[in-house]
Amino acid sequence: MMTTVNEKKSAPTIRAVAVEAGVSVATVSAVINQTRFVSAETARRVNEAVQRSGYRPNRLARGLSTRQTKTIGIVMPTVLSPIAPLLLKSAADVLHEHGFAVLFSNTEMQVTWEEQAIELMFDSQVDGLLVVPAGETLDSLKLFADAGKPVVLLLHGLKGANGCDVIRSGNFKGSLDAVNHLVAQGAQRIAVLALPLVSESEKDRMDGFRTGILAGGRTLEPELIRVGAPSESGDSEQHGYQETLKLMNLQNPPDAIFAMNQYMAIGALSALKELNRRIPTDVALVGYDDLIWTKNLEPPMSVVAQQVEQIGRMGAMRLIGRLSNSDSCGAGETVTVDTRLIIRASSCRSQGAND
Amino acid sequence: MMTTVNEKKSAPTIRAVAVEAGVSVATVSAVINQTRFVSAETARRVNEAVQRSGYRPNRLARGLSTRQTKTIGIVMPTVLSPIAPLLLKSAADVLHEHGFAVLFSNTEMQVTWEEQAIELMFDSQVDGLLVVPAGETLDSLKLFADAGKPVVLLLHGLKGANGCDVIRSGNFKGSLDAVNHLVAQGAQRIAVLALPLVSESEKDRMDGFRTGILAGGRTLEPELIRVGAPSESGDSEQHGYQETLKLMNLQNPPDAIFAMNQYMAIGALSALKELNRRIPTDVALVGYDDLIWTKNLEPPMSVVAQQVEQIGRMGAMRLIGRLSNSDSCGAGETVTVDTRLIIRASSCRSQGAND
DNA sequence: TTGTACGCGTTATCAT
DNA sequence: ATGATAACGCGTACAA
Repeated sequence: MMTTVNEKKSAPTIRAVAVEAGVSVATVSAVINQTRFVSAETARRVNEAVQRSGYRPNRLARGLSTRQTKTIGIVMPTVLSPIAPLLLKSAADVLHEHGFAVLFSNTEMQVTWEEQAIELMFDSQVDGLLVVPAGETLDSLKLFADAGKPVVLLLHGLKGANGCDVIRSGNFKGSLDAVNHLVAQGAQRIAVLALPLVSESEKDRMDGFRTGILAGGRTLEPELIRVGAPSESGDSEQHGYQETLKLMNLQNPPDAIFAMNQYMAIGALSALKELNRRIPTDVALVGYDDLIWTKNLEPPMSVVAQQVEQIGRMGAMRLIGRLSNSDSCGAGETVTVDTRLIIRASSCRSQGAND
Repeated sequence: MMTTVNEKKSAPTIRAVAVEAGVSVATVSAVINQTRFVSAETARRVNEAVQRSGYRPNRLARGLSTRQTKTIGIVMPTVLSPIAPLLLKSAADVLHEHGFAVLFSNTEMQVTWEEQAIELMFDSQVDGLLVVPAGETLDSLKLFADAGKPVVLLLHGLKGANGCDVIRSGNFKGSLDAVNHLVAQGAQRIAVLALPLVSESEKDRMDGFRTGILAGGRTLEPELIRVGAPSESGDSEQHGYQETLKLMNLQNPPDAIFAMNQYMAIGALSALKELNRRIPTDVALVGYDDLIWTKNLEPPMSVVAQQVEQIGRMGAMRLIGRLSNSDSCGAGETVTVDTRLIIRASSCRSQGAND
């Protein structure tokens, strides 16, 4: 191999390739991007020069010139939640398959950071944005709206972000299904454990619960509805544990518990074990989100499973669609992806269960 | 507010700001980047123009000009592993705090994708790279070496990537600690469950196990060493389950099991429960990686905990250090972050445990 | 079929 | 203290 010795610095540019191949930069560009016809012989010479010099197009320069970077931003409040990694993976996979790079930002629930992260991505000229909103509003999205760049919201909607598409989870129906199932199993007093109802998702879940209770002919009893006080943002599992203890020590304890997130579920499990209450004999249990350990519990736990993977994929595809068809005109649509109720032994009065 | 109406398109450029402020672009740039002295009055006019027009510097253009993008790439084989999210978060947090954007790629174990992802990041002109290698070798890193751009490897080293820093976990000592602990608890026959020893980490863990066994005056018995055959890449938990069943049905079953990863641990737990073996009375158990559910088991499980967060932080800081001091000269250093042995009830012969 | 020259938005090097 | 203007690397009308 007689590779030209590139001692230490400066990558070859398109101009260098053009010189080496004895053609103009336009021709090299044409060969690389298949943007116009080039004679076979010329193309061969160009490709050879590209190989020899190890030339790689500079995406910055290309982006500056074409005004599109083939890069999209993904912003989420925390990658440590049980569903975030799968959401990130599924969206990123689709984007990579379509040749997009992914600019990522974990905003760790800090609203200020969230705004800054989005501004950073705007400044980086991303073609579009995938956001899991942490709050109710997001001013920096206006930058994208003004620039006519598409934004897809995942999981939650946002106040006054009308241009955006939203891919959300059917949380209302998810809770409803869970309650219906418990009712069908003969549960009379169904309790619910929740974190503070700050996000749309959590409110939806609670609404679904309420609706299900009434539809099932049960009554909404305040003592069975345990919502974490917004102040105690400490250990969520601890909260679930404490509340479960209180629940089971009621004069008239529940015969079923619906834990609206993984932390409540873990806390409830600890408390029930400590109290020697059997599941589902003494109390039935349904959790939220199908995590790796739920099916390995004794007994395996029934859960409302969000279709996280599908949500991530759909979000990415939607964004790509907006980008290619350039149909960023139509106002944003909202797509709801249904949850799946996975029934296991923890909620079945009679015998075993599926799965 | 008398904001100039920007109907639909084209963000304001530095030139527009210069015109609006009645100065040259050089002055605007100087004000924005604090790169040279500007009179208070002029600075005021410029800042005002920036505000009014909503000007935001284009990072692409800036990067093209300065030859550094304040962007670094993070590449990992899968974000779905138990430790990946924390690794990503801790590294990304440090980088964001220092004003870097993060280009992310999940390569899903596909070696081809891994190479492509790294090339993509190179083409995007990232200033440096943080990589969790999936295999033994990675050709595309040569691009960074040639360009004099720093690369930091996380968790595993790499054949022939001598220029890179490596932040690795003390897997050898981690296993050793676990075995020593089991020996101290009086375990006589210590079994080990492992996936195929493909990565450096897994080999180190096994070496640590062997060393600990011999140092503890026990003997290495082949029937107690269960390594998953590379072929059966199916359900890892299932493998741990099966092997545990076989182990406990030996004529002379083990009185302690060291599960070298979460899958083996879950499988072992299922099998032991099914066989009605009590932990730790009948058999002591130590797992690997401190996941959210390990301490909520009954009994809580002892584990060798990798300091994942610290590894991520150190990797990011190392990269930033190389970048600022431009001391990319010295050959790569390897830093080993010790694991912590978290002792819980699952491995304690006598009474309870800490934590 | 291919080449020339300008624009993309910044920074940096000269002048002044 | 500030202003022109040449890079930076690429795409692309327009010309040939």
